[in-house]
Amino acid sequence: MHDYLKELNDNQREAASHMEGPLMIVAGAGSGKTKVLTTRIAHLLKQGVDAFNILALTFTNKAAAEMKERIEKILGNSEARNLYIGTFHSVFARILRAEAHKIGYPNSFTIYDSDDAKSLLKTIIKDNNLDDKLYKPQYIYGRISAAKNNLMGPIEYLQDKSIAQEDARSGRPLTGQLYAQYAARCFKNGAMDFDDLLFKMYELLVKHPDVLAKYQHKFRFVLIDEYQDTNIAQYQIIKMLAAVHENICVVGDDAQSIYSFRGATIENILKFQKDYEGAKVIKLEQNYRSTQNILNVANKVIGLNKNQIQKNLWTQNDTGEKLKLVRTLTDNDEGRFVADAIMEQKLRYHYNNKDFAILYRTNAQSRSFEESLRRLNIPYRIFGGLSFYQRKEIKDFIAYLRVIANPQDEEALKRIINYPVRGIGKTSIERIIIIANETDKTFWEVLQTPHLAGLKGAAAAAIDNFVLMMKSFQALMKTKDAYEVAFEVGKHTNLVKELYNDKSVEGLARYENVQELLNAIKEYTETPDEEGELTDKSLGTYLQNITLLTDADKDGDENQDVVKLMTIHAAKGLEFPCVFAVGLEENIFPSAMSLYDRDDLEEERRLFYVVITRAKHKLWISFANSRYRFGSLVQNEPSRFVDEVPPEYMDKSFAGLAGARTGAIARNTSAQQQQRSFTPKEKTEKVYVRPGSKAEETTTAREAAIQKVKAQVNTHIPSANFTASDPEDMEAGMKVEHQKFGIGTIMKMDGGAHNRIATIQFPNGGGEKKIMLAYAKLMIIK
DNA sequence: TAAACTGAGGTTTTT
DNA sequence: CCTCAGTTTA
Repeated sequence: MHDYLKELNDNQREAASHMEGPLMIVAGAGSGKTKVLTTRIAHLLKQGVDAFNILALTFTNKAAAEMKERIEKILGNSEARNLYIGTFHSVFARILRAEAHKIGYPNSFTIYDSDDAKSLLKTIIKDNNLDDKLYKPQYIYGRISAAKNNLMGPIEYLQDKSIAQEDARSGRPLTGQLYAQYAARCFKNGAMDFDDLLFKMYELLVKHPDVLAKYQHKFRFVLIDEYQDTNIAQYQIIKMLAAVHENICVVGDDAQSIYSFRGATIENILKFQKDYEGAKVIKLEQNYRSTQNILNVANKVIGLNKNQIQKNLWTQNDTGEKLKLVRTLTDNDEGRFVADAIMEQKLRYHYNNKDFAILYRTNAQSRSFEESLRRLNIPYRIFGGLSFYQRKEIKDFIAYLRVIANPQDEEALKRIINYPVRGIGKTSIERIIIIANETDKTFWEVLQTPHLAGLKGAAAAAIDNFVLMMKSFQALMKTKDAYEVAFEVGKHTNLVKELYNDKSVEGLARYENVQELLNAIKEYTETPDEEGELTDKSLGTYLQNITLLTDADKDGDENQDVVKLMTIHAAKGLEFPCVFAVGLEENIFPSAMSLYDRDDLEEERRLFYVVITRAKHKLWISFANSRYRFGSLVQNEPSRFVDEVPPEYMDKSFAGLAGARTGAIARNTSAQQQQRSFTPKEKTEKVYVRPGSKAEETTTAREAAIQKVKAQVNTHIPSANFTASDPEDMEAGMKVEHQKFGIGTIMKMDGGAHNRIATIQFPNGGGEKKIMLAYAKLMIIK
């Protein structure tokens, strides 16, 4: 093995070879931060530190996986698998799982994602007869989340005068009550939300000194990545864990702090030296990533912020090209420009698709780029947005698994108790809820004895059957792994069958997704675990893992040759040869929410700094005069950040006034005509990959096919001479036209004289449909 | 009971 | 513009 320390510059080497004592590394963008961190861990291992005694916390699973991989590469062995390395949330979830009973939770507690949390809040708000227009679940969730991130439980929240005032002033004086009920309900359900993973971890360590001592001694060395993005809860936990050995190493860059909306506070990095007296501070200021032009712009921009640690980021790289400023008329033109530019760059400079990233402020901006890339057959992939696990059919299936692992989970239970329909109706469920509340039992407990809830006959029998089935799954879980349980669930609940029988386009996609889920579970159970402890493949562990997975973490196949689309937040820590920073307009970037507060605005500027420093060679900055928002055209001024780029580093030849013959604008009309006549190409092998669909070719091709069909559904235009025919005349075998579904063939007829139902196969309109002839208008085609 | 219709509301950013 | 929840509808 070569000498890994030789590859570092002086400062990097000093940081990487530091052994005992607190250390803060202030690492500018592109200064080799990850390299230092991984080298340091490798070095510690080389020096004889046991991997089991090292804790490394990151913000994304991806970052954790990458670090692990790089450490293994340096070491040339697989010792890295024993490191405790992962996101704050996943590492704490693991510890909480092991210690759950100490704080009254089942060890297979459920993790609620924000959708789960919000829907629970919604029911609580309704239970309290409050107006959910005022008490918006989203808003309440935000308040609760902020409280937890500041380590404030319901009791403290209710006692806090200034918070009470705030809530009163906003017209929501009962927020604290809702928080208390929400917390109680989560506890009863055996569930923790994302913030609880931090909050409960803190509680665990505070209330159980023995547990604290155990982990303090276990983790002799603690390393924290992206320290500028830690919040109060994370800060306190780290502080406690590192208190004995004080071998704490934090890496961060105040200029890249962009998560204050999640409770992150830049204070943590600023006060590190006060927290740990005699802490060593090393600055990494040489940038290895970007050209001089890009870096100059970045430095100038960030220099406009008031709050910051002084740094002087420099590089030995080439001067490089100037930034290109692009102005277009509309958001669609912006999309077209970018796709064209990518095409041109590929042809002229032999770039690959994967060398390009399109980075935007909000997820909703992706649409125009998707369309334009698709039109040019440029493969792309969107990171973020709706994840696979947020799809309805997946949530349904997972709800079964959740109930099996944790029958206390009332939310999941309510979701599946009558899906697929099994004759447990609304009234029965309401009864059970009332009894559960009265007797202070869980929903599941009441289900055991339906007759005590006043249910009898068919309803009680249906419940008995359901309970029996779920119990058999639970028994299965004791001996079988996650996949085997899931397989049985799919088989016995008719879930899969139901979707299989649904031959509509959407049904087909849903069926595919569930198959995909089963495959994923199988893959999970078959992959050898990397963690040191808790290496079980049980359902409980599986469920906790997937809830913490983000879309960006999946398919970490870096080498997929696709253009990448994501938010700037999601791009942090990544780099790309060519970057398009798009949508540089007031109200978008900076966001409309941040225009009236200095700190918020500075955070937006840091975000601008982040996007600039993602680029290695080339950077485009674009904005549109007007764009569609909620269906109507809105005009935005160019972003103030555009003016902050020094003109000498910027090429404005694409930013001519409207009407100038810049590429994008001149092409405007003809491109629109193309759009109208555009039909998807037949051979869509590996063209574009939508998020969550899993990047498999088959799925992709299928999605393309589905979209094609969908397009036809939406575009079917009724014949000019369309007149509804008399249902009496219709019989099986006839061809008929439907105004929306197009032409189809009647497969069979059912129903009585006045209630005739035709089963019709629409080849282009979404497969088989049952249509009641008394209501639908159909025309017989001769 | 399920499909079809209606209106409202939604866009920061993420574990 | 699009999605979702809630309501209508025969």
